[in-house]
Amino acid sequence: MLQRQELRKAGLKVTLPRLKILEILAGHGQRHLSAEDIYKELLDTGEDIGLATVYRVLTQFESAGLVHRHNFEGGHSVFEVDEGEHHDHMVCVETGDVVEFMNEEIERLQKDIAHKHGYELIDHSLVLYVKPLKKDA
Amino acid sequence: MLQRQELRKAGLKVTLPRLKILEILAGHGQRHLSAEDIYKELLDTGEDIGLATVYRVLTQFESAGLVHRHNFEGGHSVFEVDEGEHHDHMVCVETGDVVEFMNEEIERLQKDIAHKHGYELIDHSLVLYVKPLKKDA
DNA sequence: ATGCCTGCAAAGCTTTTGCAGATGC
DNA sequence: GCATCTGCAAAAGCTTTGCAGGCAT
Repeated sequence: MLQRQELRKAGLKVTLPRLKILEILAGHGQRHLSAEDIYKELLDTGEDIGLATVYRVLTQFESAGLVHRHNFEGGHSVFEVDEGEHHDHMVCVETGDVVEFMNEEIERLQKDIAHKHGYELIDHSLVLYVKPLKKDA
Repeated sequence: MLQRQELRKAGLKVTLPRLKILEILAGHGQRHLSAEDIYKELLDTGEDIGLATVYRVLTQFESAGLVHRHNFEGGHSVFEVDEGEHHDHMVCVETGDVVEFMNEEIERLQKDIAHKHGYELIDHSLVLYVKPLKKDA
């Protein structure tokens, strides 16, 4: 179990709630989950873990750099395991599907633009809101 | 007063709270204000307008396309009058300053990327988090 | 006059926090 | 055994809503 090491490296004790939450985030078809999603999944699995703990653990994971928190439209955050490679997101407004993408040129342009305005780029958030292309009439 | 017409065109009655809020949004040094900011400004001006009304009016303005709502980091929304020209934002994490910018190439690339994934681009949100460039050592 | 607006207060939602007991090392 | 962690419940922060009176037209 590599996840135990990840936790230890982050200075966090290896506990059941943390392992379970990491497991759900890592091994889930949909990679972008809200705290509520994870909480429900835990209940389904028969785990007796409180919603407050889910939030607390996710916040710790975020500080440790294990997960990313995104604020898509909709009033709640979604979390995603950090697997090292940066990417941005596309959210389908009809299905809620989330697609990841990366574009070197956009990345470069962002850095240029920041510099041109006298700033250093620290982070960015790019979300495309899309809907399926109509193939027919 | 062109603002009266804008309100009427939006199907909203011309009322004092709406005019005042539009006025603050339009004629303010800082173009990006939270509901709370606007509320405080109203109090300072001696207007007796409730925070709930500020939120209600801003939401109506948003539906009418008069203002844009942004969700920068920090847990609260900020509002900005829509003056027709699209632009994205750069937020300085040290000073809180907000800089607007527009880059045709990024806009184009976004559309391309959406298409490439079988989607039509409806909207997007791009925020650069930056800090001032150090000129010295 | 009438229907849209507003203020107030109360509720809603996501997220955070305090505390006492439980658990990992 | 001791510090860290968890569950519960309560609180916090932003935003929305219900209702009764007020205002624009």
